[in-house]
Amino acid sequence: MINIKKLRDEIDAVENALATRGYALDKDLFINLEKERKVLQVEVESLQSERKSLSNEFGKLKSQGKETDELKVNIDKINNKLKDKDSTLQTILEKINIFLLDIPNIPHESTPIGLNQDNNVVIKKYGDNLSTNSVDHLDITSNIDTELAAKLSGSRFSVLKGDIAKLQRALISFMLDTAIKNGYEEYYVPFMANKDSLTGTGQLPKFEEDLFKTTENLYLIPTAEVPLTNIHRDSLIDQNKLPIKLTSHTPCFRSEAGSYGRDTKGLIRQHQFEKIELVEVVEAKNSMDALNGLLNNAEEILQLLELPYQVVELCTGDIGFSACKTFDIEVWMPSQNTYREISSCSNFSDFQARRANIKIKTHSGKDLAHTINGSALAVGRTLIAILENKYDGSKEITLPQALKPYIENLTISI
RNA sequence: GGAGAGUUGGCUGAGUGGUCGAAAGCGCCUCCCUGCUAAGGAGGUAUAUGGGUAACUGUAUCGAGGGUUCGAAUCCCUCACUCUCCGCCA
Repeated sequence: MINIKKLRDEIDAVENALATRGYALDKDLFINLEKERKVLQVEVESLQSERKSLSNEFGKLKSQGKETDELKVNIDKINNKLKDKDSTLQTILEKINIFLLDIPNIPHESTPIGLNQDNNVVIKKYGDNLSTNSVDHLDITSNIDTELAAKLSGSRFSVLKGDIAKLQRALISFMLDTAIKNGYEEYYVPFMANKDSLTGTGQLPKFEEDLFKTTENLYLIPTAEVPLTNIHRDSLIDQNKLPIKLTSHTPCFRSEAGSYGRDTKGLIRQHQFEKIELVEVVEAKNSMDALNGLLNNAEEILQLLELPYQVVELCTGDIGFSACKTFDIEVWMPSQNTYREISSCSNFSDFQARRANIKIKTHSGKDLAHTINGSALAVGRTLIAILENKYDGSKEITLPQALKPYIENLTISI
């Protein structure tokens, strides 16, 4: 949620900043709602004040055994007026709240301006041995079985078997251990989250259709960002406890509504996939440095896995709803002859902290925290990147040395 | 699933209809005292939001929502969550 004060004081600046990400702020709507709100709020509050003092008087008269009928008539009058005005005020406030929840974060000044992904900026390329293998992962191995998954569940699921299943397990352990080595504390968290949590991190109310809803109150998490960030929802964190660095491996569930026909083949886009997530809660002044650090931590995984990648600085039109700044890491995917997103590292500034009420206690007061997070990494995509980049036409693949502690044999059969 | 007890400020915890935004303690801040430390003393210290250039001041908030009442932390209803015991169970 953006700061309503900022919206009141600098609405033109906010409008312009949001326009760079393709969001048309309905300025007139807001200004009119605010105008109404102001008048009504003043009326309601002065009526409440009046009632309060008359009620006190009522109590005094009563205790002295004096006549209260006349006073009660007056109070009733006020109460009637109040009831009317207050319900109108509540309606206005609700409209303002809905309006605010719909507004995306304001892009950071360093985020390149541009309306879509064509304006993203590649800022780094790593690894120059770009494989030209054109065989895709489903053809490389029969141990990724999407047809079987279709029988069990439906489209956009997969079954992993044998060495491939082991490889996934090895990757998960490797990534978690790397995160721990980099100072993140490992968590095991629920894979279902409530509405408050999803509102806190920004998935709700706007993106409900992207989520799987299980019961009245629970949704399958689309990323571990949701539980990890919400660990600190509604809390006041001591400044000296910062930075807070958390990691978790979870499955992630996404409905992929609206992506019909995109990446239908293989492991690229699934309803369920494994991911290791890094989350940090930091002070405002440190959040950009923290984002860079987190990005380095994610890159390190790819380097250790000997995978070529590039880092892309997303432009204003391509960053996510809650983010003010995002770097994507894209891994070389030979069969597609292109780089594909394998991690997304974002700074959310105080956007999530305001929604989730995450504050920092400093010696001079309380400040909203900044939250950042990123994948390190999406496991399924990492797995297929290894397969496709290491494939040499034989029935075996030799895994990078970094995985040695995590799997009994670095040469696996496919 | 059954029975019961709870949910109050940064924390612990008092408060069963008005004088309660809320005792007390802890923590924190400022100052005093002491050669340093420890101990001690005085004062301050919730959040959100409105109005106002400001000084200042209004309102709301005691898990959430509704109700009773002139007036609700306090009484009633619904819901969520926590804890205890019983049952069941990986």
